[in-house]
Amino acid sequence: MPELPEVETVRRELDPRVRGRKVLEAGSHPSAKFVPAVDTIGASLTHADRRGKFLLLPLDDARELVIHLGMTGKLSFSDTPADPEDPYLRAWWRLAENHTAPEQTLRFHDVRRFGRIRVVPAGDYSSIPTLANAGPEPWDPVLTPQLFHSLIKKSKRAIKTQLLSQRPIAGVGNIYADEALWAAQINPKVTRLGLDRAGMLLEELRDVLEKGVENGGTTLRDYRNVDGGTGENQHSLVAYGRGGQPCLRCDSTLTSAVLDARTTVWCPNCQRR
DNA sequence: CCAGCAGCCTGAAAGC
DNA sequence: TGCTTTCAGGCTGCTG
Repeated sequence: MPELPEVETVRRELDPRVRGRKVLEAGSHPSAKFVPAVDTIGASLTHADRRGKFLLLPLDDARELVIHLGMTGKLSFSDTPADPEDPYLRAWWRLAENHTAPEQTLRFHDVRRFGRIRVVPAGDYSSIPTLANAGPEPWDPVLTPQLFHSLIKKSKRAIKTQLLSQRPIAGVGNIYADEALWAAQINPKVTRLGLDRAGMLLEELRDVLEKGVENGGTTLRDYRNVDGGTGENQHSLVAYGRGGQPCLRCDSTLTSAVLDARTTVWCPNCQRR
């Protein structure tokens, strides 16, 4: 489940490898989720950017290629053309050579087809609601504890639900939400947070996301970087996936329950309501 | 405008 | 052993 650290890892690898490369040819799976990939033919990629969990690849014609990896999306490069026999290949772009690489194919694999590809006018995300409504990036200096607190106050939903909505902050998914709530000792079902506790949560969110990026992302099963390698952050998880195991802070048994159709793990003792 | 929820997807793991 | 069910979950789009 690629979240900000995984998508950022991919972006960093992608950036030098897409700069200035023209799309010579492109193809896609027939699903409307992937067909827009071919709209890039003839345009050149300028660089790789990211907003929350969305990869943004600006084109040189005032448009942007937007890629969401969904649950199982993977991007990779190969020197050979796309293999039509590959059952999980959802889109591909034949890229012209640039000063660092020969002509290559950028491939988008996505077993479960939760991913999505769009081409939009540069900066116009009105057709992608989650992106259009996304809150600030975690390290955006405008994201003060006061702003974070006021964004949370706009909704009466559980804090975990709010984090997953992308509205108070962009890029947080199920893994890093549970990790940050554990670290901040905040119960995921809490619906109101004071300024101090909101500030603590923001600090822990930044911390777990930063460590996730440093570790090259979390690979539980599917996530791979552009070179096909795994991340290492799965070895640092203290809450996610540890339901029934002892809390590393107080030794109580971690609770696992479904909240908003997602498995949520927290400590019933040190993350009290 | 927001909350709530079905639906999208398929392989792996668990259950029978 | 082999078939069936459950599980993983980010986002969209519909309904109230």
